[in-house]
Amino acid sequence: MDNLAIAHVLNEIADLLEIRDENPFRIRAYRNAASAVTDSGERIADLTDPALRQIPGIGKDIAGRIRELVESGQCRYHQELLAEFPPGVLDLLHLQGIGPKTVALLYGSRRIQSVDELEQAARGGALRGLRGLGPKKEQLILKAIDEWRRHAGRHLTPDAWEVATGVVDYLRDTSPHTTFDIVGSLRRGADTCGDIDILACGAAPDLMAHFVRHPHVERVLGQGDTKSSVRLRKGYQTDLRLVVPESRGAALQYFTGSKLHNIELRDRALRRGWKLNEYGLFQASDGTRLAGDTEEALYAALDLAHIPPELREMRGEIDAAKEGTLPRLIELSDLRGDLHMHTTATDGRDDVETMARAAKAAGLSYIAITDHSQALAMANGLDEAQALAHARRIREVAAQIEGVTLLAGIECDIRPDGQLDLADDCLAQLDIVIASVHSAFNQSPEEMTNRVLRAMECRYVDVIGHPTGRLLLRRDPYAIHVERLIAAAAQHGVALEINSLIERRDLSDAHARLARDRGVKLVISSDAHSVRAFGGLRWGVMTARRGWIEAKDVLNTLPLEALRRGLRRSRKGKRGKGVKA
DNA sequence: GCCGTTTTCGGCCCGACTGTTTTCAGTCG
Ligand SMILES: Nc1nc2c(ncn2[C@H]2C[C@H](O)[C@@H](COP(=O)(O)OP(=O)(O)OP(=O)(O)O)O2)c(=O)[nH]1
Ligand SMILES: [Mg+2]
Ligand SMILES: [Mg+2]
Ligand SMILES: [Zn+2]
Repeated sequence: MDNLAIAHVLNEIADLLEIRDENPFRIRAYRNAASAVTDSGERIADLTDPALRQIPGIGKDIAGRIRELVESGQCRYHQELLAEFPPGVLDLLHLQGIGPKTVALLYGSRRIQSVDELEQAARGGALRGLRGLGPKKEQLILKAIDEWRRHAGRHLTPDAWEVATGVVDYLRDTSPHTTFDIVGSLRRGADTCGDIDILACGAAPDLMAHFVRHPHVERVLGQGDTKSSVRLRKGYQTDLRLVVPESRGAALQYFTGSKLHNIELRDRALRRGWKLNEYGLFQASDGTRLAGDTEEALYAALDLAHIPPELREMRGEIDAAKEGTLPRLIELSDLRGDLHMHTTATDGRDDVETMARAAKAAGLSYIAITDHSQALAMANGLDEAQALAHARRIREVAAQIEGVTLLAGIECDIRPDGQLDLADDCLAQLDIVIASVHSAFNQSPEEMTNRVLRAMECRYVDVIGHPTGRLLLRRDPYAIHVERLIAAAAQHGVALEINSLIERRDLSDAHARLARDRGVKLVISSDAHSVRAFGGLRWGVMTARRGWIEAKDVLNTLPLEALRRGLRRSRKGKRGKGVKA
């Protein structure tokens, strides 16, 4: 059972307890535990009971539930709750404006236990007479059902960024003296986001009216003087918050989140006799204002170093800020090269020279051209002879271009049995080899893990590409045991890739952090298939930052010669010396 | 249900907007 499956059960327990109107703090405890499980790079199912209880938010009871879940596939507590409420009622919670109280009422008084039944009831007037459900609410329910059917779920963060900047541009037009910031999970650089959050600071009396008239608005969810929400087309909910400039720091902090990070900061303020909200930090006794103009001052007032947004996930950042041990996070400008890209030789759109010039223009001083190998027939993958011919071509182009060095590489498929798709003597003649899985995704954890470990035995494999194969919002990672992969990578000196493609971001932030902690070097790559794609490195860097990664953890921050020395093929170790001719 | 430079018991973040509430509960951020 993987972490997400465990977290799912814990979240369902929380939802069911909430419908049953249980103690809100117990409910929160289950949600916190679910969040801790989701965020763990380690496989929770493999942890011993004491190790489990080490995780903040997991105590005696929940550790027991998790163990039961892992050992038997289910847990009685969860089953008992499900016996009380049919699983369909949980869907109702996802409707905008429907919460646990309403669900309890709907099920308790009308036995409504699915979205379809709710729709029928609302249409047929069967909700009339229920306390708190008037005609307006009835209409809202029908709208929410329609929207849920059309667009449920989250968005890739980079896609939402585009929409968000469009909205900000629109708002700026009429409020030139107001500052706008994109906040929430977007500012934290999360893989996916549930909505778009925008903070406005200034005196802008017409702002909200203007906001709800944005041409893409499908429905106004709420409109007040300081806060409004709309649904834009394609399911982009957008929240806008307005505060006076003096509160910008506190409002940025609040609206950037995460929620758990906010609660921790507010609790910290409380323990010191203060109160923290989106307007500032205040003395609890007399309301004296202590901070709030800037985020820096706010964190400082709480005796904390300023915490970069990407770290505000309650993954240890508060302690680190307290102790002054926050990492110096990698930045995009730290990257000197890009070690994964494709050209017209396989499935890329631009040729080697065009890619090289674009890379140079993007400020990179070296790149590796890594087209596909033969197994990827769909992408025109190269066999040994073609790969070597392509390498010669790359070196010819390299000789003609100044200011950027080209490495001749390959993204070599790892076949289902763990054999590499190209022979060793071919791989040996290249400058860099990425090995990746592109087939047979349904293998068991044992098969998949042994497959990749076997590929890593080859001394010419320098990097494992997109190590888990996940496609965000579309495909689960294949069943690879990431911690065994990390251990093997550490042993062989193989680097693990953080693939920057927005639907991959693979390794994930949590796994990248775990890999680094266990002595593995990382590579942040664009996997570019055209010249436009170098900009995507930004998202790989975001993932790295969320994983507490510093420049020194990443090979392609090194100057070229140091990078070459850092690649597995030239590292000295028990697997032998470099193999340069 | 979790947790502890204030605690092993007694706390647990704080505020905006909506609808039908006759004074505020529910939902959401
Ligand atoms: N103090 C406090 N702040 C909250 C709460 N809920 C949300 N916030 C703050 C922190 C969030 O990052 C921010 C935006 O809320 P969202 O619901 O949009 O969450 P966020 O953007 O983090 O994630 P998302 O990708 O939208 O699901 O508002 C809360 O219950 N308490
Ligand atoms: Mg959000
Ligand atoms: Mg939001
Ligand atoms: Zn690939």
